[in-house]
Amino acid sequence: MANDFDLSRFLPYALNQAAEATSVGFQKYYRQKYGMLRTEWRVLFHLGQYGAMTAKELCARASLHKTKVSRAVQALERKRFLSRTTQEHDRRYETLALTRQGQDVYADLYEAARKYDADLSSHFSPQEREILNRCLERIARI
Amino acid sequence: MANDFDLSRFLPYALNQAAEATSVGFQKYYRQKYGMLRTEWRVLFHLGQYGAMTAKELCARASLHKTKVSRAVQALERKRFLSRTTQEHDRRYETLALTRQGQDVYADLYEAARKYDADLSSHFSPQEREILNRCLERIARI
DNA sequence: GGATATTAGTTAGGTTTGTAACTAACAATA
DNA sequence: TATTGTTAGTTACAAACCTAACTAATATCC
Repeated sequence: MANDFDLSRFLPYALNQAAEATSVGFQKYYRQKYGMLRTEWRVLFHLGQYGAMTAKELCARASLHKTKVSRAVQALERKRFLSRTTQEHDRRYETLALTRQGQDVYADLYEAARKYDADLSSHFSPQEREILNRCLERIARI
Repeated sequence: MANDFDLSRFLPYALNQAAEATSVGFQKYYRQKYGMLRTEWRVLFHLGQYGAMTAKELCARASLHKTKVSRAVQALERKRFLSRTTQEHDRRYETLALTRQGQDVYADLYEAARKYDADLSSHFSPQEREILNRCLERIARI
C-alpha cells in the first residue's frame, strides 16, 4: 500500500475534522446558554446579519434544506427569538424576523463568535488566515 | 449593525459549509455503490490506510465516539468488508481488519478519493493547497 | 484470593435528521 | 371559471445519532 495520497490530506475528510473540532468548541455558547441547536444558531445568525427574509431565501443563503429550516424556525419561535408574518401579496411566504429578545441573543452570540474566531485566528499568520478564508469560500461555491 | 466580522468568515461556519460541499459530492461513491454511511467509509479508510487495529485505536485516530465506531464496525461486518478477532492476551480487545473484499472496496474508493481530491485541488494554486492542508491539520489538533 | 475499580465494546431510549408525501396558496392554461 | 401545475412551508416515518447505562474482561489493592 504505497501511499502518496494520505487520508489526512483528503479534503472532504480534513475539512470535516477541522469543522468538527471548531464547532464543538463554539457549541457551548449557543447550546448551554440558550438551548439552541446548530441549525437554530445558523438561522439566528443569518437573520441577525442580513435582516428579515423568507424561509426560502434562508435556505438558499445558508444551503439548508427547507425541512431543517422549518424546524429551526419553529424552535426559535417557541423560544420567542423570532416572529413570522405572512406576506400579504402572496400568503405562501412568511417573513422571518428576530424579536427584540432574538436580537439580544444574536448580539451576545455575535460577540462570542468574534472572540472565538479571534482565538482561532491566533494560530495563523495573517497570510495563512487570508488564504484559508479564500479557499473555504471557493470550496463552498463548488 | 456595522459588521467588520462576517458570518461567512466565521471559521466554524465556513469550515462546515466547505466540509458539507465537498462531502456531498464524495458520498455518492461509497453510498450508491456500497451502501455505506460516512462513518463506515471512515472506518474502512482508516483500516485500509493504517492496517488492522482495535476499535479503541480507531476512535482515537479518527476522533470518533466508540458507539459510532461500534455501529460502523457491525455494519461493515454485515457487508463482509471487515472481520474481528478477539485478542488472546486481553479478551476485551478485538482486532479489526479488512477482509479481502473489504480491501477491494478500499482500493476502489481510494482511487475515487484520489481523483475527487485532484479535481478539487484544481481550484487552487499549489501554494494555496499547501497552506490549506497545513491550516486544516493545525485546526484539527486544537 | 476476594472486593472494588477500570477498561473495551454494546445496547437502550430519547432526540435529531433525511426523504417523501402532504397542505395551502398561487399561476397558467383552457 | 374549472383543471392542472407549481411553489412555500409542514408533517410523518424511518434511519441515524447522542448520552448514559450496561456487560464482560482485566487490574488493583487489601
